[in-house]
Amino acid sequence: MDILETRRGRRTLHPQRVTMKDVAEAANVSTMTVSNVIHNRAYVTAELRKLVQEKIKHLGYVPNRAAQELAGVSRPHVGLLYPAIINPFIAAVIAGSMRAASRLKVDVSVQLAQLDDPRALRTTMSRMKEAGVDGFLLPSPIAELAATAFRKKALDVPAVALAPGIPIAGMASVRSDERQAAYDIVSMLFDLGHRRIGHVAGPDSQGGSIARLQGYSDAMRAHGLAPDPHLVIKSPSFRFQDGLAAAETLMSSEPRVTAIFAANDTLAASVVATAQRRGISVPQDLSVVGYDDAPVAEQVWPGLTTIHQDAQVMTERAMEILEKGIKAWRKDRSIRLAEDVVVPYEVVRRASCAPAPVK
Amino acid sequence: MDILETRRGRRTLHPQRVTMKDVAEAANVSTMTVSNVIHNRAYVTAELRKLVQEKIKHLGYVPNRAAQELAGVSRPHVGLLYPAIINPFIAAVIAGSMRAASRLKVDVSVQLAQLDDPRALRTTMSRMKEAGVDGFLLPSPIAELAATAFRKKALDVPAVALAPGIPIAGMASVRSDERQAAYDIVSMLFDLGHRRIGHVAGPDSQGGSIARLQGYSDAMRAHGLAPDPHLVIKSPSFRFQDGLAAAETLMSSEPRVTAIFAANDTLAASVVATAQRRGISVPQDLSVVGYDDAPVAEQVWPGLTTIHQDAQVMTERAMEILEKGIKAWRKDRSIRLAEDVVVPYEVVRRASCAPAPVK
DNA sequence: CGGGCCTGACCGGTGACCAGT
DNA sequence: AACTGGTCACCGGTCAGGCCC
Repeated sequence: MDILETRRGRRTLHPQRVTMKDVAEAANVSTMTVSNVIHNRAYVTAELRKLVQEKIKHLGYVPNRAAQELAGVSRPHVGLLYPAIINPFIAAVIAGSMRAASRLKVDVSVQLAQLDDPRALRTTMSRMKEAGVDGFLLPSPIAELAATAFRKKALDVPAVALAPGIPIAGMASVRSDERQAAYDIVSMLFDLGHRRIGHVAGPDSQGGSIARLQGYSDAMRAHGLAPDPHLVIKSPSFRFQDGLAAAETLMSSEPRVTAIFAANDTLAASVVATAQRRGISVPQDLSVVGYDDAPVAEQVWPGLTTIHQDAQVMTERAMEILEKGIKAWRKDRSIRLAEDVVVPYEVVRRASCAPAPVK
Repeated sequence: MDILETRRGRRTLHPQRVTMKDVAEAANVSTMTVSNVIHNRAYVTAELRKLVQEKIKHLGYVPNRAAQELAGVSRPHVGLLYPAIINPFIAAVIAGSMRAASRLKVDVSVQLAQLDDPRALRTTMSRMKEAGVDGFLLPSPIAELAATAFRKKALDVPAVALAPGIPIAGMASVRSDERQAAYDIVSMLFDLGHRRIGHVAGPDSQGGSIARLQGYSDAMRAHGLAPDPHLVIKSPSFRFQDGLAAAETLMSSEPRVTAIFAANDTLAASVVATAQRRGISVPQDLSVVGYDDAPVAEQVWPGLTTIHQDAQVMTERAMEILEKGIKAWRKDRSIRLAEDVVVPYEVVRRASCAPAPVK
């Protein structure tokens, strides 16, 4: 009676929620026993265990996270930063994080990051740390920016960089071997007979631009093709509009290139669009390859041959590393993550490549 | 001394976090006064208020959300469901939710939803409710699925449908007038001289397929063009591959269409690809328009004329409605949201349209 | 002595109530 | 009586320690 009175009169805002006490009363045990059952701990007879589990299911009891947290059962809490422009890679990272988080029982706070200012990033991250975040998941290009932001004073919580363009000191990373992938795809063009192969490079600050350029250069050299500065044009961003200008320049150089490797699929789409506008037919006159296997790679005509890397899988791996890292770090604050996980990539062949035209 | 001892010996896992007690001691007041300062409540002298605020800043105190929650200061907690396939619309919804959430001080739980099974959706949503979610944000096509799932037993928490294809009973919604937008874009084709205008419709179950088809039909009729079943092909999904088959069929019908309105940009890209493969030049021989202003609309050649709706803005509006709705609902459980907010759309002109070819 | 279960203090805040001026 | 500010119980769990058989 008394208890009912109390419950009826309480001021809580989630009125009806079933508590552990309710379960305990229903099963005629103490709350502690219920807790022990939930956490599969010893010191509970099989019989009682079963009874309690039944009551839990019957009443629809779900532990109150806030209470658990307060009592000291804290989950890892990771901060995920994302840039204002949501590309398919970032979308996959966000989705992958959510999936991994509920699987691994990890809390995630998602925050928008300014891409232009390292100091603003440092402020954002500090604020998140103060609010309880104890590990960061940093997709490219935020990882690179964080490296700048924490150049002097190292970041003191675990962090994992996702697909960073360069290895970043003091962080773990999950990436594919982009240099090698670029090498492979350029070699494939060589094998089709192409000799004048151009490259639309991405901005140095971003993602795998540097690794992809390196792979291109390595492949050219390995096949005995002299490096030619006219063959490489750097686009100021990975955006379509900027790619158009770069493509225009590259395609005006003489003698004409017969194949172009663009640093991502959006830039490759720019190349295809420019070719079509100029009446150059792809792939008969010009072969084009991209990188990332973004949706646009399938949706343009002809479909783009490209490199596929599975961002969701990479993200889930990263989250696992982070979860372990945070747990370890909580025990020993001097621990620094440094794993470098390399996941496989895959060449996806579509219609945008053909043998080089005979002269 | 005693207190220091206690703090030193405590078992908490977030060792160094500054608590309200620390601030209270530093300012020589009670914790309650600190609380009052934080919440801008009366009964604190300006002098003391300032002192406390200083100490808070100096110590870097941040309230512990778990403790607040437990003590009854509960924020609205919205559940966001998303489909496995992350298209640009969903990506924008997720990003917009995160932004709105931190602005409005709302908690968000993001969960993957199965698209095939209404019962699974109901289970997921129930589980989320048990875990404390008290409002849902349902982007299309999940909103439509939820309508089926809760046909018999109404959903008893506030929910907002984002860009639902059809109005959904018992939910608020934020959408643009898709019928009118489709009407406008088809009329634009008419004004360019097109008379045989085809439509690649999307699946009935999804998003605005029905409204867009309706707008198309209305426009045709309004301009005195007889409805012709050969002019409308339904694609089984909004995916590129399915669109190719639909485009193929539509472009084989005689007499030839001179313009095609596709129900979204991906399908429009399918049309463009099919045209190019068949040697039909766009826009000279065939004008193509899409819907959504997805990234692909810019990235194909020629760029697609399409309808732009700002998913981020729509999401932020939806979140505001939900936040108010949850607060109201907590006071009076009989309240049901029913607002229907219509946001403006915009026709984006790109190169994929031209005057109809003269016969 | 040890397995099985319960009691009491505590996590970090907040609301109700109370005590001075 | 109107302001200020402090005290204490409580939110819903968890851990240490105790009691009993």
